[in-house]
Amino acid sequence: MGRGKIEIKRIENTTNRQVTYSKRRNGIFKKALELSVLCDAKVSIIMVATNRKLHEYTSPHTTTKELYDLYKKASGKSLWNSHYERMNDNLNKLKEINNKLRTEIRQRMDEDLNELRLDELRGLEQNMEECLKNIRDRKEHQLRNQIGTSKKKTRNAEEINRKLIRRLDGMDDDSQYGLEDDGVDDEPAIALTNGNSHIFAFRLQPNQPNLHNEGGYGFHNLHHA
Amino acid sequence: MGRGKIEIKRIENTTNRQVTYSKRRNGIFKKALELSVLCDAKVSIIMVATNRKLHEYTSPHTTTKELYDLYKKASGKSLWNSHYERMNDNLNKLKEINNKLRTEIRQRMDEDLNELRLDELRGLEQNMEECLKNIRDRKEHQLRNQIGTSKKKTRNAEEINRKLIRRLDGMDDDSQYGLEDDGVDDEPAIALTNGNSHIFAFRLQPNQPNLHNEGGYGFHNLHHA
DNA sequence: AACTATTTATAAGA
DNA sequence: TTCTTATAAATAGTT
Repeated sequence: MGRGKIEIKRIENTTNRQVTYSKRRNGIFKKALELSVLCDAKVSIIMVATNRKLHEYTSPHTTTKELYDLYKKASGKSLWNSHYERMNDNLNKLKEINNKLRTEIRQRMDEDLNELRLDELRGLEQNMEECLKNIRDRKEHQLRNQIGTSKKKTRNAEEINRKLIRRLDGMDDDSQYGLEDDGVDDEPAIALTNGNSHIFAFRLQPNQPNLHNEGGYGFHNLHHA
Repeated sequence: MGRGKIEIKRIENTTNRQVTYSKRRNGIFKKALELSVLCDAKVSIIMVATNRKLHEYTSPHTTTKELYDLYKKASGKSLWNSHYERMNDNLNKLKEINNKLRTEIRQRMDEDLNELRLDELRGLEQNMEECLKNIRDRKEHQLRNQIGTSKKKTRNAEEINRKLIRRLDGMDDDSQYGLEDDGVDDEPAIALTNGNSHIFAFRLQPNQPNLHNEGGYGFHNLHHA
């Protein structure tokens, strides 16, 4: 329909193709509108030309989403089951799992015990006892560890103390700190590294670059290891 | 285009409307095909007429879903994306909650205790002790209940026993069972209902239709209640 | 579902 | 792009 008949095959001339695309697109959209009005139908059209531009037509009182939802329902999921549907499924599964987990926790903490039978209660009691034992074992283990770490630190501090005192003795006769003893007892050593380490910082760094870290944050680091 | 010009408004005659729908639908689908070939474009059309029947056209080498996905991407955000985003957020939140719940459970059951600090261990221990107490309370409560129910049943059985014996005394002098006493003691009464009830079944049923069930299956029932 | 008079869409040109 | 117009195509009403 035009000045001449054309073969229905790809138009090679780009400009020509684009013009035809534009004209025929409008033609189709117009026909879609007429159809929807004449026949009381809903129509949705999506077009993408090679230039990647997307064009859309939706008949009045309708949305593209609405029609595609209808389509999904009609075409029976299977193919469509991507993204959205899968997500929804996932969501529901997670919700279900969540509820089960919550129930389980509640049974261990609250008074949802009413729902349990005697044998279930017995099993739960036993299980809880085991867990409690685990927790206590672990607590004890940690306590031991802490004591061990403490002792180690003490020894370390004592060692440093001794070295420092030796150095102070050797190079500085004007001993303003009054630390004349060997530093063998525990208490002063701990006080020195924890409480007063900043006083020695500038002196220590060249020789003991890691001391500050080890002394101040050691335990914390161990925690994040 | 036809024998006469028509106004673009709903065709009231149903048959006419359906015929026109069919003709014009084909027309649009044909034009869509031509367009897709001529202009190397992708087209997707969905139509729903009032009769709820759905019709679809998709240009060659394309799927409806593909185009709709493109549309979703292009039309970006606004209507549909918010839904998707919200879903995604929900999904992630649920996953997070799920993981926390799992961790919590694991900490109560397994050996994930390594990750906990001493104070946390202390709190957990205390909490577990409380829970354990709850469970034990509940167990005790259930045991009490069961004992109570048992006693009640026993009393009931005794009562029935007594009545039966009284009736047997009154109407049957040829007492082949040698049950002459009042049936006041517990033991014989229980033995009668539990062990020998089938002997009396045909006699009992008219007056005591539930006795067999109560006597024979009562405890079992309670278990499944 | 076919037919066909007529309307409508559009190819090519400006 | 838009308009023009000759011509192809679609289709309303009819059979």
